[in-house]
Amino acid sequence: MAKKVSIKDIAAAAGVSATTVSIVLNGRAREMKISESMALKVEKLAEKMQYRPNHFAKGLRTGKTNTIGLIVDDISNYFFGHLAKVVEEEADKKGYTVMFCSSENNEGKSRNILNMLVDKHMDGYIIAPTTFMLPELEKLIDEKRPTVLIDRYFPDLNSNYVTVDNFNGSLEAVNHLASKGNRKIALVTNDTDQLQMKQRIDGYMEGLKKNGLVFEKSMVKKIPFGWPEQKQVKELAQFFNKQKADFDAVFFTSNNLGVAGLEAFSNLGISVPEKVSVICFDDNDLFRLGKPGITVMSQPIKQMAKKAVEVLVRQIEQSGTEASHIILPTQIIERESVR
Amino acid sequence: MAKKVSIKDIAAAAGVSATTVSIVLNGRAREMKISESMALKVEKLAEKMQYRPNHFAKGLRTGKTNTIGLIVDDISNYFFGHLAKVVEEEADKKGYTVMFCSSENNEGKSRNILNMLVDKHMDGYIIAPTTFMLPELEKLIDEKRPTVLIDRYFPDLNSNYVTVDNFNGSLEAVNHLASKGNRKIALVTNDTDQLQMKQRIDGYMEGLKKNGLVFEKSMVKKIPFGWPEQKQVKELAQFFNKQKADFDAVFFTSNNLGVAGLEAFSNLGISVPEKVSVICFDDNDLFRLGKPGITVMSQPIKQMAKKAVEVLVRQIEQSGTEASHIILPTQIIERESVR
DNA sequence: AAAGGTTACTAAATCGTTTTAGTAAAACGT
DNA sequence: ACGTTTTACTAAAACGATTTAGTAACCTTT
Repeated sequence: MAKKVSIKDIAAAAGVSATTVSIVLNGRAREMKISESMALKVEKLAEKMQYRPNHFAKGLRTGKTNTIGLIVDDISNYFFGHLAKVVEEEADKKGYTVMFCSSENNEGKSRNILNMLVDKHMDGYIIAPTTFMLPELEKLIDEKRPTVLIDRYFPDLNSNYVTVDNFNGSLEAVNHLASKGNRKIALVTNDTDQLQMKQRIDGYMEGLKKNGLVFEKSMVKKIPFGWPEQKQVKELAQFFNKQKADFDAVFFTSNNLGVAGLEAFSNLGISVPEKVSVICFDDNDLFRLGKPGITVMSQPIKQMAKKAVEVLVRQIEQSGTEASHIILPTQIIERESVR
Repeated sequence: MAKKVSIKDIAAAAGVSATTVSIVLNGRAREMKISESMALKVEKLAEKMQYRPNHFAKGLRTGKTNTIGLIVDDISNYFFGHLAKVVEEEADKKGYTVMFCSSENNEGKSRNILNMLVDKHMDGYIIAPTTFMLPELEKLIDEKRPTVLIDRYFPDLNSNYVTVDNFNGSLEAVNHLASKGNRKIALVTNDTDQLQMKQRIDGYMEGLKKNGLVFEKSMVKKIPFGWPEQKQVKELAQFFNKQKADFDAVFFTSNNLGVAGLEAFSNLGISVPEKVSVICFDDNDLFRLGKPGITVMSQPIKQMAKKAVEVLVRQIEQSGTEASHIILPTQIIERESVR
């Protein structure tokens, strides 16, 4: 195995010092008064000898890795998968690679992951935070490491974030349901402290109020995060069964919940939209292409990811900018599930 | 910002040399005859001072990163997203993090990606290779870097790989269609040189033959890789329209193709399974939960990912093992799309 | 009590960069 | 013609770990 060529090898070949080579290869030849001819010679040689800088040595000196860490709940989820894709694309355009981890909404893993990424010296972090992460996150911000939260955030934490307007999105979803004459609107959400879910619930409540509907606790079902899909389906089937005929619409606050809900309806022989109207926060292939198409409050995933990378890279490359709080609008996509 | 504590700081605090600290923290105290009391003292101090080894320094000396690189076509794709999830889970269990890149089946990106990952010194690679990658891949294998190909491979390349039995899977899919009385079976596949697609096509041909059906070129539609979904839908709608009434079943060789095909059917008002029977290689949420449920030849995604990580880690940790060629069986899941 | 072995450590080299602090030689100003 | 700048470079330190090659001090053995 032909061993790797180092800066010293090039220096030797060019008959100069390592310093000169380093300067030239970092594009600082002009600035450092290296003669044009020498710069050219070194560049040619580096090319010819297939020089590739050693990432560790470089990192050890400079602390830079050109890598950003991405933490999401679950990469196989439609929302996060699509988010990750765009994050990677955008990061790539700007010369960064991305390392990803799934937190699985699990306490132990949440806390480890961040430390692991910090140990590996990411230049910056894009994080869909779990509540467990708060202490680590505070440390991160405190140490001024470039960070952007995505999908949700902590109001008390002075960090960058990009989310959607969850409150108004939910409010509009309920408005839509109500405008079609649905009076008994059930809510299926996750049992979590995460802000985005709270905001969606608040939007639902406000929506009821605005439309003169009364809130009933029995119309709300909270499913713990991270349950296997089939367990969710069972739980929901039970809930729907008990509430039989006592609700005419369901608002799901996330796309997995919606998927599980549809499966429950299907199992129970409850047809959408004849028996129940359905609206869901967050889109996916099943909602778009399934029969019937599910009306959704969609999130601008691409834009979120782009913004997140943009904000992050800005912070990495010119540290000391003010925290950006970006809240994007959601958009209703009407299909056939609301009657 | 409290600067990071290094091995030297601990050495100073413990009144010993850096060497001793390094030995202890690498768990070689016994082996290196460090006294029990000293080992304990150092460990306690490291804990108290919150020592975290510097990844660069460690890497510079040892070459290890505890990171594996994962290259897939597109992380937002159902198959690859789920694969990535399990890869990350399994890798995490064994103490590795994963860095992922999407090749986007694009020549330029394919070739860059691998070099970038190599530059960042991944300990190993799990790759769903594009044909463009062959030269880089050859170099990788040549340099004995731990590598596992996944989903597809190159017969002439002596590498580890884990795939499914694409040929027999397709053959069975066609058998299934034929057994239900379908005689005119169209094929929709990708226009690519990738082995797994070739094998699926071969399986289709063999299936026709075994069932006494004749192959007609006009029954095959090849869609170039990487087309945006809507373009695929249009192209397929055109194809189906031209072939109207001249086929009674369609076999899709991948899940995106199937999704696009269903959308095309829906646009054309062709109902499944009344007008056409459909079977698809590879499962997803839409097929499982949509109406009608789509009969699929499913791949054991979880198992593939687990095996890949297992083989890779084995190769990383005890190099010099023989190349593993793992071919897993597919399984038909009958739903409602075949009549 | 001399030779040899074991125990419990350490100094210094090393990995491949970047950066700091130079230094000869050439060019310039007066 | 002498001092000052500028040009075009270089030697050596530093980043933070691991590893090689020691070395005193103590313990055995004969």
